[in-house]
Amino acid sequence: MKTFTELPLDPSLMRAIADLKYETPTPIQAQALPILLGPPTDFIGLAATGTGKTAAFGIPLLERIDPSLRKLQGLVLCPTRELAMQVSGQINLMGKHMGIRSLPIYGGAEYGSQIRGLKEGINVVVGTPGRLVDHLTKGGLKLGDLRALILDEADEMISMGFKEDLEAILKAMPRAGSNIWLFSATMSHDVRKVADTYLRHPALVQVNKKEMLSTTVDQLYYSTNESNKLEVLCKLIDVAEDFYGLIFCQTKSMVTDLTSFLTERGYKVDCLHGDKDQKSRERTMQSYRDRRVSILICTDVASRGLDVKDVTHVINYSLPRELDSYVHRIGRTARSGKPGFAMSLVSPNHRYLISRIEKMTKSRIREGKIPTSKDVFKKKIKKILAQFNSQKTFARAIEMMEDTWKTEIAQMTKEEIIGRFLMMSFPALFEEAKQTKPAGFGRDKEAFPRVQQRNSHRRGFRHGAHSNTHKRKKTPPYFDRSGFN
DNA sequence: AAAAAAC
Repeated sequence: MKTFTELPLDPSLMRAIADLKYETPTPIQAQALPILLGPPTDFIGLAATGTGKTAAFGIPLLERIDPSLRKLQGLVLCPTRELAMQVSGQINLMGKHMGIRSLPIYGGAEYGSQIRGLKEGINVVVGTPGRLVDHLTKGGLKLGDLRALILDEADEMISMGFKEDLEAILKAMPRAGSNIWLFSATMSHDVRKVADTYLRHPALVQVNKKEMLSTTVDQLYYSTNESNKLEVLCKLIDVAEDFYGLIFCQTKSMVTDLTSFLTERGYKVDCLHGDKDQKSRERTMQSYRDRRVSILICTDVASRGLDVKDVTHVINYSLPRELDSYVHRIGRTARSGKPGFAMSLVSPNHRYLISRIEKMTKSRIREGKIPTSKDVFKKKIKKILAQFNSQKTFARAIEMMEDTWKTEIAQMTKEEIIGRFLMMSFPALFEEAKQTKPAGFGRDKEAFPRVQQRNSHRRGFRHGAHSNTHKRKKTPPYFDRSGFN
C-alpha cells in the first residue's frame, strides 16, 4: 500500500484525507488499515509515538460508523485531557465530509455541552477515563451501539491510577458487534494482562521493533550540578539557532519554580501541569501551538502523544522517573521527518541513567559541551544583527538621515559604528559580557577580556556610550529578550 | 514516589 487512494474508502472520507494532505501512509497505518478495514476484529498495534496512530484507528473507525444512526458508535480513551482534545480535533477533521462529529469529554470542563452532545447522539467521543465513568454512572454515556473502543497510549491507560476507571468502561461495554483496538508504544506486562482478559483473538501489528525513537532526533546530555542547571538551561536556549521547545520537570512545583526563574530572567515562557485549572491549561496549549510563546515548561502531562508542529527542542531539566517517559517526552520533537534536539541536564549521580536509556532505546546520547558565556554573547549579537538586516524601511531611513551620516560618521569604520550602536542599544548585554563569572563557572574564565582588549585601543571606544560602565547594574545579567527568541 | 485522572 503506497497511497491512501488505494484503500476502499468512503469518498467523503477520501476527500477529507486529501484535504489534510495525508499522502503516504506511515508504517503503522500501512499495516493497521488493511486489517481494521477488513472483517471486524480486536486489535493490538505497537508503534512508537508520533507515527500517525490517530489516523490508523481514526480512518477505520469512521468507516464503521453509520452517520444516520444518531448513537455513540466510537469511543476513544486517552490518558490526558490535552491529548483527548487533540485526537478529537483530528477525528473531526477526518469525519467532516461524512457528517460525523467527535466530542471531547474530560474533567475540569463544564458538563452542559458534554451532556447535550451525548443526548444528541454524537457519533464519536474522545475522552479521559474519570469523566467518562462519571457520565457512565449518571447514565448519559451509553455504550450499547459502540462499534469500537480504542485505547490510545494503552500502557499508560492501564497503569495504576487509571485501572479502575478503565475496567469500569470495559465491563460496561457490550461485546457483541463491537471491537477493542489497543494502541501502545510497548507491550508491557500489564498491557498483555488486559489484552488477555478483555480482547478476543486480537490481530497484532508491531512496527519498528528496533527503533523506538525518531531517526531525526539528535540526543545530547549535559553534565551539570543541580545548582548550575538554571544557568546551563539559559545558555542552551540562548545559543539555539531557533528555539521552539518543551522543558520537562519532574514535579509540578519544579515547573512553577522554573517558570518564575525564567520569567525573571526575561524569557517569555508558559507552563503546563495538572494543578492548573482546565481553562488556563487550554489557553496555554493554544498560545504555545500558535507560537505566541515559544518555551513551554511542563510535567509529564505533556509527555505523551501531543502533536505540536515543528518543536525544535525537548529539554529534560531533570530526567524522568520512568525511563519509558524519556521516550515519550523526546517524541514531541523531530516529528514527521523534521530535525529536533533532545537535551538532558544530568547531575553526576544520575549519569548512569543515560547509559540505561541508551541501552533501552538502542541509541546513542552524545555528551554535549555546555556553551560558554562567550558563545552566548556571540549568538546574541548575531541574532541582533539578523534583526538589523531585517529592517525593511532601511533605505528610506538612510535617505532621511543623509546629511548626518556624512558629516558625523564618515570617518568611523563600519565596525565601530555598529559596535557603538549595539553597546548603546543593549547595555545589559555588554555588562553581562564583562561580569566576573558566578561561582561554579570557572570554565568561562577567558570568555571576554579579548573582546575588550581589542576594542579598547580603538578610537571612540574609551568614551561615549561606554564610559559609564562603573555604574554596574544590579539587575539580573540577562537583558529583556523579547524579540530575540 | 511523581504525575495523570471526577466532583
